[in-house]
Amino acid sequence: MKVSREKMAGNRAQILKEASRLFQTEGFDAVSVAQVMKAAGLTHGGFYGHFSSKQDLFAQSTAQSFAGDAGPGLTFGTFRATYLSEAHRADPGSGCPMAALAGEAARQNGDARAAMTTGIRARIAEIAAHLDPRGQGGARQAAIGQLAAMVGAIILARASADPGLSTEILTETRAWLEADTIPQASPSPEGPPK
Amino acid sequence: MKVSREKMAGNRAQILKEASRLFQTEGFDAVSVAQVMKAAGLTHGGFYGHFSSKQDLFAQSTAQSFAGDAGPGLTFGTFRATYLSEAHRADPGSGCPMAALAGEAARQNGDARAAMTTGIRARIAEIAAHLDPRGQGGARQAAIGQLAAMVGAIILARASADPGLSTEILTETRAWLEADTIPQASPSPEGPPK
DNA sequence: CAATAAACATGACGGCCATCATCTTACTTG
DNA sequence: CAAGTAAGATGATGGCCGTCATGTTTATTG
Repeated sequence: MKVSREKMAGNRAQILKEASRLFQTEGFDAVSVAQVMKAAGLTHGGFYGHFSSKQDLFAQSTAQSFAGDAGPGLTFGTFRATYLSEAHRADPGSGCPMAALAGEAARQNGDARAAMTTGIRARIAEIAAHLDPRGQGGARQAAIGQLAAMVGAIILARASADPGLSTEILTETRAWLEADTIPQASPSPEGPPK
Repeated sequence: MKVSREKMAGNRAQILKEASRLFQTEGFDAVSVAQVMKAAGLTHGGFYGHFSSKQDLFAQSTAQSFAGDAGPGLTFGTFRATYLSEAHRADPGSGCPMAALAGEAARQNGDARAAMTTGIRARIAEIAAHLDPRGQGGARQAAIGQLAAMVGAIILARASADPGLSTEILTETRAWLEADTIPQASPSPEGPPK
């Protein structure tokens, strides 16, 4: 059954969307090609008409996860609070690709790792642009430190089976990071945590 | 071929050691039972005499990775510098289990996740014991923040394919964290990063 | 030293997966 | 509208994996 060109583009977008969610939720190895296709409302057969391999899908899915709307309107403080929220902790599928996939990406050697690298670089630059450069080591150093702490806190909070400990990691990291940041009224790089 | 009791204990220890290294290097799904047994100098057949399942092995391997010698003799500053080093970045197999496995452990539901939770709690307490409690939010808050940043930085550095960016993440996070810490001459909880 | 038990080796089984071949169907194009 | 083309469905294949059954060898024990 052939399908119209725009339908095919929609199918491809749907595959990428479901792949992004599934990979971020369950990890690369635990997700099968057939599972992604089924989630997209298709069967496994058409997959290799869209992507050359599962690794190719993972690479493009990672790149797309970073490409979320970097909408304005948020200060860095509210972005950070959203990032370090219980909602973000509970929903890796639509959350930050670094928190969900950086561990996996480190073991990939091709395009997926490159996509992750590009995303990391972009996030650092975006955060640095919204921090006060007059700190101890400059805005970029603060951006790297804040990003590392945010990513690490979400990962540790997700790994903690004890809800009390998990929440403590989020709230204490948030308070600790807020004490370091000089308040500043400039828009943040993005809306939902990506 | 039966084996002496101490030889059997040695075999079991070897399986755990190789499993710890392999899981931390390649991840849970990418490592097979037969691969672990081969690395331990055995065949796959005897595995279920030692462990009830692959998940059981993973849980015990995770617990053991945390059980490294918490030897004294290091200040927190030198411990942190060792943690955020290129050597630690290049060798996940013998490094911090949180950096290597927290992402995987979050998806496990049984003993492995519990072992990770216990390890995280212990590390926070150890670091807090060596930090100055007279800070803004107390020693425990600082310990959580510092730990999150260290774990996040190593994970991001490992995921970055660009060596320049990878090194920058390590060195800038280190400098940023050092600026936050009030120097104190108390021994650190451990020797090599765990 | 004989009998027993246990650790590991060998081999098998069922299942799942990535990938590919082929078929069907319907969009596209002249 | 007819011919061609291509998207996706169906089905197959080869391989790997977790787990288990059985065999073999040797430590242990009385």
